[in-house]
Amino acid sequence: MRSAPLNSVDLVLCTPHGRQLAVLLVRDASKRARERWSLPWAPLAAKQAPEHTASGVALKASGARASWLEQAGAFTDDKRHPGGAAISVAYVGVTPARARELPDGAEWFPVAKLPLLAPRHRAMIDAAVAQLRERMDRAPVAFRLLAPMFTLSDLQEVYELLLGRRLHKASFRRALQAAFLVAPTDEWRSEGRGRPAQLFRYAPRKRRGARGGVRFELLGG
Amino acid sequence: MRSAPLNSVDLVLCTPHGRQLAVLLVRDASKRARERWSLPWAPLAAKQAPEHTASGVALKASGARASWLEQAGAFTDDKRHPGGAAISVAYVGVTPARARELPDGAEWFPVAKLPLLAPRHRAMIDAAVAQLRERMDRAPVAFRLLAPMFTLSDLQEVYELLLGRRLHKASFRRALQAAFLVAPTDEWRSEGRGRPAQLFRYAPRKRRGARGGVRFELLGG
DNA sequence: ACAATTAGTAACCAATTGTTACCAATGTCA
DNA sequence: TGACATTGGTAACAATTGGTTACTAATTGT
Repeated sequence: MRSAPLNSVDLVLCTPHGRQLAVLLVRDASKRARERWSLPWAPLAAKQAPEHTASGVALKASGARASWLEQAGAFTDDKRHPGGAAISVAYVGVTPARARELPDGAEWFPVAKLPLLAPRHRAMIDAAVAQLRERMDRAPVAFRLLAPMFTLSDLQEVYELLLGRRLHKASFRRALQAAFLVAPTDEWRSEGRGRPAQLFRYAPRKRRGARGGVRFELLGG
Repeated sequence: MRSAPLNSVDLVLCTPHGRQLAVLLVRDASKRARERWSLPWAPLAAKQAPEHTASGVALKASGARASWLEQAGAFTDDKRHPGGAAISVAYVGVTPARARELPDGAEWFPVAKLPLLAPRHRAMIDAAVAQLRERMDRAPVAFRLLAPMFTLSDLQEVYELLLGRRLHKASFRRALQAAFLVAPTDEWRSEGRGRPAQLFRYAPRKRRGARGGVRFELLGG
């Protein structure tokens, strides 16, 4: 019987943490001094769809279902995996910020302040965060980072966090209005100071088929 | 000695073919009646970066280097691989349309008229084409589908092919001008009828840092 | 009551994009 | 040779979108 699995499914689970994006890491008891943290992972089961495995890893490591999950690629190069896997299939997931406690040994780390990790896990996190940023205008990533009910300021904060730059309130809301993505609810939330904010939910409606010309967003290279 | 490799690298190589995108398939001699075509692939070598393997597959199957190559994900589900691989890492590549002959047993197929393929290969092609469309505004995919020198009408045709819709000539060129992505050359090409067109080359210059607000391009779901 | 703070919107102006229309250079065909 | 069909290329105007300023609203703290 082998002790090291051949292939693995590794998960980069993200959540908003203050004004930063945070990643879930688990304490890795089997490791020596240096690398005490790692991404949650599981051996790849041949008989199970890898998304299903990733989904299970998310549940076990964070205590809740991931609200969005997508493959982020295969990592097979020389960078070694903590469990000795040959091929590691990485998944990106998101989950709303919660007050609830995490399972033992798991902790959120802001992406800017990660501890020392196995090189393969570093590469996965970089790829996962990049993929989140690219996917946000195709998939409802931003909405899945929030609870089902949210204020427009919450939503704007998530967009700013993912885009890495500030947005103008009026422009943001005008664009959101035009996109028919959210619906107001009857509820309001008071954060202490300031006027209470109305709560919205994600409720995408119609859609005028992909308008606009080309955007040459390409940098050099 | 095992006859079937455990893991594979599979390549979806694309090129413009008339007004359609075409994919390179190779005749699979080892197969029985039904599935006579497959994507070019190779076993995954543990000691070699998988991109390198993919690059070699492109060279062997098409007779030329791929001008752009990127991983398109890992495919591991129940859909079986022609070579019996457990995990298949798919790569998308592009190459300019050429008059030159293909190596024996290889052929371009328009994506709309594919022959019967292994389910895993169908899934890879779908993912690869989708990825091409998504990447084109981040990576110079469109330019790599063209020869080093091209007319602006050629370029527009590639954009239309990838976007799946017609673009306005004047708007397209104005946007292109503003993006500083191409430089004119001294050469001109005459296609027979009509005024000769000036040839351009891809020469990305400066870049004003990511302007603009948010675009909620999100559909339903 | 009033300052401070956060939510939300109107309205103006600048920039971008869609469109129409035109001129230029070539091959075709009477 | 001289329309004219065909493709390349651009100017200029109209419509739309996006950035910004500035305002009003509703709440807490002093």
